[in-house]
Amino acid sequence: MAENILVCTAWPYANGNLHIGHLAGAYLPPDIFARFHRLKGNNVLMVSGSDSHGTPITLRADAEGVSPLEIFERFHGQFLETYQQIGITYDLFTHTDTENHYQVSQDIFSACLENGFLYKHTEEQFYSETEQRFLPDRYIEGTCPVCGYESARGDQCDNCKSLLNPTELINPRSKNDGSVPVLRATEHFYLDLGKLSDDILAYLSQDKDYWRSNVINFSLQYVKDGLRGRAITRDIGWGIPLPLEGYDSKRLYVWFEAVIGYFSASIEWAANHGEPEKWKEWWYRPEAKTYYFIGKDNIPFHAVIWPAELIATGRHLYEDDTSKFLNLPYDVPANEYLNMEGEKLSTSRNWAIWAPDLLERYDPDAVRFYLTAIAPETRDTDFTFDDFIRRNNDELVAAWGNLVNRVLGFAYKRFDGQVPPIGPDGLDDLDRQMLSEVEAGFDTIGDLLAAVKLRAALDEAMRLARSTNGYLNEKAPWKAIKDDPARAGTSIYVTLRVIDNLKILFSPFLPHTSQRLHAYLGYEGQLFGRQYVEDFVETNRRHSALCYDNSQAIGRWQPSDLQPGQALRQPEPLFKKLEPELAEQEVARLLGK
RNA sequence: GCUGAUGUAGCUCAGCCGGUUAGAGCGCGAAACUCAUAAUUUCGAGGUCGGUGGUUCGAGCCCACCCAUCAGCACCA
Repeated sequence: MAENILVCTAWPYANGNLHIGHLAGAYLPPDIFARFHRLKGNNVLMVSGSDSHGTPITLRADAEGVSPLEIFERFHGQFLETYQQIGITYDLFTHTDTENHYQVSQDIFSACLENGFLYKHTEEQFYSETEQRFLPDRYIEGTCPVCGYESARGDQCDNCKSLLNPTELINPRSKNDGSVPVLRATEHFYLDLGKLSDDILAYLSQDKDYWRSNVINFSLQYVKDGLRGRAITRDIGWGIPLPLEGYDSKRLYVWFEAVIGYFSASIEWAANHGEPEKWKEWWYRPEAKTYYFIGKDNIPFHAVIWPAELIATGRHLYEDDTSKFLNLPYDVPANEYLNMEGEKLSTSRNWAIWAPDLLERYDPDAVRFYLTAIAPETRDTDFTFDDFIRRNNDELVAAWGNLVNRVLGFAYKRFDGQVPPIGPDGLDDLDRQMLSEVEAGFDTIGDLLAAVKLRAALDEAMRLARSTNGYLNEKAPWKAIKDDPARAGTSIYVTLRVIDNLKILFSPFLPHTSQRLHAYLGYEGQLFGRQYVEDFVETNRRHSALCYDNSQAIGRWQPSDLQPGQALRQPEPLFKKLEPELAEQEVARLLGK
């Protein structure tokens, strides 16, 4: 009955803080999705981790004169902090510098090799004799062959924007010390994507109607344009060694190894919980559904290359029964980009709102609400502080927050702090209609959430809140209480029960305030589970990871059964109004720094 | 440059396989109400659906070209 849902999210590069684009595009949506499925009683496993090996990390490490390890540990720790603040409930958020991940990645490499999907190829690359290492393209400078600009990078000329090969540069030199690099032959392993092309095309052509059109179209086009082998090793020191003799100076290239993290993190999670085979419920049961939440820049890696890697491993790794196959991605609900104040986010230009910064000044649910309302599900969208404050005040506070506040306040003051009973006349048509309308939300909103249409789901919940405000105005219990208190009590009972339903319907989006409402309504217990950071010790390494314990969670995706007489708690407003002047201050802060 | 996407009311966006007077939220105007964080509810005004041309009995939705914005084509994943 219960479904197995694997929720994967992009592995953030641990080379800088998270910004709102990361949250809106890749981290908040899966959390909403995961919370919903947990409320439904499904078996959710949500995993990800910090990508500790990418080029940007070594770049930053070189720039700061520290080790890559130091860089990624700093930001990994920051990620754990941010995810706890905003409430991204990973069952495991680990990183890629663990013994477990090394082992799994090497095993997949070996399996691909044994199955004949890797080949070796030698090419010439620039080598620095002074530094005794091969240089990445962007470490090489020279004169642009197109426009004559003297400081063109090896991959692109910043002056004329031409895309270049470093060997095309006139007078190439190392960016680090100005020395002249020499061409030297180097041998690398390639993943034979051409050989896998037919299988990938078959996978992408089968039952993908429910995929977002931009994702499936892009992926199909990507494959149809022709797949060529991609190098999966590099001449660097920071990364995962090859499981072969004689390749000590080479590492697995990060794009090959990072996506394996979904798989290795699932295995780590199972081991951490003392059930080392448990991960197979998501990876080997054909009916399990695996979702990958990513930004659009990552589509080829998740819809094409990761399936290719899984197919190339033979698809029955760590499993004796060779009739079983590792599940290929069920859905890749990639998001477009979130821009800010009309301009694309840019880390290098410091044009971004950093998550830790934002969460320092605003409540997590206000941020969650706005980022969901403008989630770039089908196209690029724009974050503005003006709009953030407006939607917070005119939508979240005005419609939902105010509804809760007016009815809880009225009930608390006028009905002795208790849920009033249904009057002797019972429920009338309007009462029943109101209740059935909101109860139907479990289906309509549930269907939208299951289809990863989060914005539409939130809109529908807001519509129900507005409808409830209309019901309350129609019933006007503040009038009725003067001449027919029992009827006023009935209306308040109905409204309390409606917001008890809305509490659950909103909870995947607004978990913190739903929890508070839960308490105001007089309930005990936690709707959701507990987040915590734990240190894990392997044979020679240790790492800290974010974990989640859902065992005490009592939230259920089902209609309220609120009982008359239940004692309420003194309510407080769920949300704060924000001063419109804040928008100018925030923009000034952005421009000033 | 090549490939792909997007351009719908003041703002942010929905519009499934082409079919009667193009929708929502917010904003704006009017009214009702006063329990509530001057919040709520109802009603209303607002758009030649980027431009030009075409296919069709009929196009926001199909085709061609143009304009604008964006993305991919990188040793960035």
